[in-house]
Amino acid sequence: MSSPSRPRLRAQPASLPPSAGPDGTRRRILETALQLFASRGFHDTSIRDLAAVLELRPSALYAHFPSKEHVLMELVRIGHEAHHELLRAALLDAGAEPAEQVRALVRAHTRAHAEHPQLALVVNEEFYALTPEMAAPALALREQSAALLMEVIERGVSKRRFAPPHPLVTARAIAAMGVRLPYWYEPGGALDVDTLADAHAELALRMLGSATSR
Amino acid sequence: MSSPSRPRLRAQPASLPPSAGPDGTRRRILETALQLFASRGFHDTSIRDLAAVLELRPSALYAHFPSKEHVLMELVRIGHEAHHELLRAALLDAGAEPAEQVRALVRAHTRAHAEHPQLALVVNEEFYALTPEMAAPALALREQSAALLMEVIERGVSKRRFAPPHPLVTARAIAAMGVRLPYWYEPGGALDVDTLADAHAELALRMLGSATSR
DNA sequence: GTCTATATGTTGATAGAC
DNA sequence: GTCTATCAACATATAGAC
Repeated sequence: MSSPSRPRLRAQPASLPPSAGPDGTRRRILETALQLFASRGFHDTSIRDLAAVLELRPSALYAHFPSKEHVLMELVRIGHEAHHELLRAALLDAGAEPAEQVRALVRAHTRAHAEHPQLALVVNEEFYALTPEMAAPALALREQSAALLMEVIERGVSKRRFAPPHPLVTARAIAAMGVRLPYWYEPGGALDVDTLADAHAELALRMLGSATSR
Repeated sequence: MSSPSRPRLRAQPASLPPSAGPDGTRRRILETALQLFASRGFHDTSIRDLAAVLELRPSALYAHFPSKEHVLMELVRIGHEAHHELLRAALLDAGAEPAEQVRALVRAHTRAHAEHPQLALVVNEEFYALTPEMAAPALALREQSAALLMEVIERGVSKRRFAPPHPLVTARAIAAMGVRLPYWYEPGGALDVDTLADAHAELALRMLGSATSR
């Protein structure tokens, strides 16, 4: 935390999904690290910064995590698993119609990024600070999540429900809407999460040229 | 450059627009810094790393830039100015029809991100490492570029050419397609830049519910 | 599990010779 | 404009007492 740089995200309490584990010092460390990594970045946040906010000595952190990188790895793991689980659950609820499946996936993707903006930022931007070994499980989940959308799109195309200009480019464009949310969307503002999720779902179906789009 | 982390972008020659200035050591520094900042991030690239690639001693860099942060500031400036100029030029060529204006803006936005992926990454992700004072000019340009698209969209809506579900959300979704490109698009691959730019323009017009979309 | 104290390396930047 | 040499601050992480 050398320089007084611009925070990427305004200071707001960083929320972790329940799957992050029970309350206690370990969870406090993860929540505080999430806040700092999202705001300043992994490499610009020192163990000392983290300890100072937690009102602990730096050495105390090593009773909970073997290294700073392991703290990031845990956040990246939690984020990827929660996201993937939300997508899978949404798809199970969606029925067999391709348009409904896309709507469900996009709504879940958008909700995840809008409701946990810090986690989304850290997962997407600080991911690259991990060694290949530490990033591998998250990378696998990431590819599975992307494949989920791609399969739904390709099924819709083969059933003549969708006619996107380019299926892969369209899939990336759909995913990008959610991934970019933490950079501009303000959770407490005029636009509520549900309206936003609906708008994204509608935009996705329009991109796909969905026959059942309004 | 402490840890052997995953590079964000495969090592490829980092291209800088001609507006970056004449050849010489100063330009070599900028090109090399662009490469390293894009691949490892600003905070994980040391003055020593930069000097080593340039085959210079660290102190030699201070004859060209007063600090590491000034090197980043210059890259951020170059990137924002080149991007904004491309958008302005594209809009001037586009005529008065809203759909053609959107198509021109999106094509230029996409080309800029696809043809200068490292610069796009550094401008978008490492921007936050700058102090507010050093980031201010770039931030102003960024807002002007966003306003350019927003105005074209709102003009199209008032002329009843466009009917987006939510103009601001749609504008952000359109911009996001380009901003996310460096993370997946491979310039030398099967998908050429022109086809990609066309696909993005088509997706943008579909999102807007453009009457003249194919 | 937290503390004090410290080991060991790296950081951005500067002084002054050529 | 580049070099050698160096400074002061900071980094991650560990040892060992309580």
